[in-house]
Amino acid sequence: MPKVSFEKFRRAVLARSVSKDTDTRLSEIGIFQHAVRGEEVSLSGRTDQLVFLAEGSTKLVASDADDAEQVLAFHFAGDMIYVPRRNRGDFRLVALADCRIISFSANEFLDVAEQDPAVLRTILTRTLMALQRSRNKAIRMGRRSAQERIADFLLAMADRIGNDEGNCISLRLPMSRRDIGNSLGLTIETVSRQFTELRDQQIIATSGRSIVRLYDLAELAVRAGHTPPPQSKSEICAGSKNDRQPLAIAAAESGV
Amino acid sequence: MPKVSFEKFRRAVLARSVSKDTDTRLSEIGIFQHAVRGEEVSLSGRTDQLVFLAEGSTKLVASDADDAEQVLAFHFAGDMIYVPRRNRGDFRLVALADCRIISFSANEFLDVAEQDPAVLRTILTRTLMALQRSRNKAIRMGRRSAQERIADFLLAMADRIGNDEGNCISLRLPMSRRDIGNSLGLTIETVSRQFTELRDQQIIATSGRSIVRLYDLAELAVRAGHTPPPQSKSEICAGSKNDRQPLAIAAAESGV
DNA sequence: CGGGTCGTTGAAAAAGTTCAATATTAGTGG
DNA sequence: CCACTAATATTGAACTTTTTCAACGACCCG
Repeated sequence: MPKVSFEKFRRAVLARSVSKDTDTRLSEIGIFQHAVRGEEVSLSGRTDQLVFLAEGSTKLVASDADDAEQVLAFHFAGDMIYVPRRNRGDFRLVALADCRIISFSANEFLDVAEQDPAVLRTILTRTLMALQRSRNKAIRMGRRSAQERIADFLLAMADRIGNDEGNCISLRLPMSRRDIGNSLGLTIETVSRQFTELRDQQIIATSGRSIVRLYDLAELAVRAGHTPPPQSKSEICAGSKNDRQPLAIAAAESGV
Repeated sequence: MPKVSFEKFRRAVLARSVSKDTDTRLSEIGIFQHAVRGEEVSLSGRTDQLVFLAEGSTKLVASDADDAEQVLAFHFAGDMIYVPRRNRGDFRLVALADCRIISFSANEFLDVAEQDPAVLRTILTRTLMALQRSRNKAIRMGRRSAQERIADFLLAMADRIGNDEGNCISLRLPMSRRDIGNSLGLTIETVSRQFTELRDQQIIATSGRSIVRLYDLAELAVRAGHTPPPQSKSEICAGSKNDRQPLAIAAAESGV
């Protein structure tokens, strides 16, 4: 049994728990798995699942009639992911890179957690963050223009997996242009054209398929439609630059 | 203190709790309020809030730069709504009809609930449902065509506030066309044109601004892009009509 | 180093938005 | 109870954006 995964899970989720019993029981009902890049994570579709992503990255997709799949969320190491059971719709969790995961039946997990309110509360807090993130995605998709959606997407990714390199923030995006399009409700061509446009304007740079460097976060925020209306009140200006920050930290923390 | 509201709250949220103490403490930290149609519900923006909607209906909006507001969710009596504190973005809860609500500081609420895991679990379950609903909204918005979004919206509303009238399902929509547009990322004109089209095809009928009757749910589901690809497997057909049902029930139950 | 996937670019078509005018509704006061 | 008014909804036409279809180019893996 992969101790490494559970150790990460312990630190991320059980931190507040005092009960050794909870620890033991969760390690017993958890199912430890690997998934290789591109492969669907095989989960029981019979019950709602709670999945801890110890390593790697995934996308949660809703497959629809036709061929179109909607990407609901991307996840990274340390996230907890709620995957509804089959009859609530056709949801699939797909590995974007090789993954190590621990999956639980949501009910079994909660039955254990109910004996240990601190754990229950941690899960609730993470779920609220997930809700927050899902709402932010809804905001992103509500934006009419492709430019706004892409800019906001890049900022959201910067919050989650960006590396500060001084003059820029660099990202290694594990998802394809198609995934980005399916996540944002755009076609792959439109995504590509928006990247090109941002690249031509030196706001971003790309290298290879997956590396993106963001050179002008402020300008990206403008493109994303953030930033309050140009200094409606002067005192607001000082704080406005950091408006995303609190959310950024929250977003970097957790999942479900 | 409006006992009626708290009685509803008790039935909806505290049902599983055995502790009289929890009941008392929550009634002490809860703030009972009214809000009249069109008015913003005044909440403390200093901390995350949990709001129980005892009566009426609301929209949660994210106000953006410019004038555009994105509607994140609509809520109805019995829902619990998570409203993030101010610095996580500019979220406002607005009454679509006269409302009675109980608002709590999320942290205070959870501190009490942590003593009573059954309540904590109820909140978590509702939050998971809210997440589910938010994801469904993301799916809805991912659909490219306006027709699909509108059809899916109508089905979602039917699930939540539809009255079965034998040959049709009737809805009294508390929100304006503008709200619908802001929720779906469409303009008011596009919403109107889609309604007109569905009306011309006898799939729906409208009377006044807010009454909508759905005469052909199956056809609406097709327009929404639901329904598995036409009988790929014959055995699927029997069950397919009810695919939405489980979710419908879940959706009608709860909020956050 | 070659082949297949993935990404980029172009031109035409489709869909949605915008702007502007008109119609309907619901609420108000006579 | 009706007429009036303001707000909301509908319709039309020009315009903009995105999608679609098709071809080409680049990247990565074996």
